[in-house]
Amino acid sequence: MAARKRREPLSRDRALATATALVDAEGMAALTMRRLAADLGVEAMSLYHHLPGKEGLLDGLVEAVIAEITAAADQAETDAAGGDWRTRLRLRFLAARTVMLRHPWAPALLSSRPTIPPGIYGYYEGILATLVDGGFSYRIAHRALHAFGSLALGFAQEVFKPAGEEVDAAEAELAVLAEQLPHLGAMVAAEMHAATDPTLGWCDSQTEFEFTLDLLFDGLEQARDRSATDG
Amino acid sequence: MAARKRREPLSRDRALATATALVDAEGMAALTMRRLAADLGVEAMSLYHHLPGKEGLLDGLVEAVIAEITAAADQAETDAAGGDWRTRLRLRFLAARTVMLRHPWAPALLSSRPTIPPGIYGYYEGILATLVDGGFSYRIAHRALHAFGSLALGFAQEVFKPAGEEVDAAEAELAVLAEQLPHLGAMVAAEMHAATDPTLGWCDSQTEFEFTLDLLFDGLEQARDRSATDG
DNA sequence: CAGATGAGCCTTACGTCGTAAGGCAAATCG
DNA sequence: CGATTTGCCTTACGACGTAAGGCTCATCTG
Repeated sequence: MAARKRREPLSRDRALATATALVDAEGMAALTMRRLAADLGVEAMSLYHHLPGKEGLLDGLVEAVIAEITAAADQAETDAAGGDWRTRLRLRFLAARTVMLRHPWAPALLSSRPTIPPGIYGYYEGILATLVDGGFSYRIAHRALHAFGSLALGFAQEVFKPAGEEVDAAEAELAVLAEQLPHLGAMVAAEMHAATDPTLGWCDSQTEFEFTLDLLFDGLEQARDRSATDG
Repeated sequence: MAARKRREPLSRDRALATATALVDAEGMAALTMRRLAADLGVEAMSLYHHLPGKEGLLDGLVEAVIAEITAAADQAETDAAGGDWRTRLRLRFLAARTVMLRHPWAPALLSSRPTIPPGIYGYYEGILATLVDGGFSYRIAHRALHAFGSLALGFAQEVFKPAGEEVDAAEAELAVLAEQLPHLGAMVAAEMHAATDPTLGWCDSQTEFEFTLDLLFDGLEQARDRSATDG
């Protein structure tokens, strides 16, 4: 560690940076006021001079990832200037996804927050602009935002995602059930080899992510054209 | 309350039923070992004779909702016997949705569980059977399951859902931001009237749910037919 | 019938968490 | 120079989940 006068003074930014590092390394469960303070070389109550409390800390983490996502997505769209709406949105969402892969805790945190982080509006504005530019009415664009759901933020939010070691147990258990569940058994047998690349959660691979994205894009394109001829 | 010999003896089922009632009424945060025990007229530690702990209690709740969903969905599909795969899946998912509307805490609980509830396999088997019957290969059916995500369980899993009172504050805040976010402002203005029926979370209305469902169904139908002619 | 067995519930206690209240020392300002 | 503010610490409280063990019965055994 670098020599320091007395001690680097605490600050909201320094606390958030350390918190992010802690959570990246050890997961959300490790993020405790006392633990974060310890990592900062300070006592727990000192954090309250820079953060309004635990909830405020989580809000700060969320704010930070959203800023990271927005920056990455805006950059991606800038790089693709001139492309059609599909490829621009695609690049946006895939850029967001790379941020999520850096912060595996982010999906759960984002979807557990009781309040909407203000920064999210700016992000959605960019998506909306792309959609409107692509010829979508606000009505369909609105529905598109809902349809994208968490895909817009770069993660598929699989409902169930057993982690690492438990996968084996789950598979064994599934093998037992397979005879009572013929279709599931057959599907797993047919797709087993494809079980590579589990990036974010169970089977939430890049491939599935992009497949769903294209499904939605295709559908939206049709909805747009249909409403154009109808009305 | 009915007269009872001494006291109704505790049991796993009785504990789970009381826990469900408690959570339905006061939300997940109210579900505490001590509180649940109190509702059962018992001390906290007594629960441990029937449940392996807090996690086991949550597992039990999950097991219960999944059973409820499976029953509702199977019933719905039985009622629609003879229909095509789209309407049968639709009815399945909408039946699951009515269960979710009864238990607003279920989406968050389901997606926060660290392990896959075994009961879910039986539910997916039913969906798979419908897809296969509809002419889908296991490959596309697999992707379809991923694409449905939480829709299959009856909820859209909106990323952000401010509750009741906070909506007003959020709208006010959004009005302030609107000038910096022209598209968002315009969209909200255009869609404001449509902000009825917030059933599960923010804007996760029945309409949005079904719109997304049809988007995916359309896309899947194309994917199926395309792969049939290709290969 | 007496005594042993064990199920069902309770009491007490520990370690963890978030955080309220207030103290003390160094930096800043009049 | 003394007064005030700032930044951090100490202590303490009331939640939480749960480990360990005690008490009170119904039931079974001989």
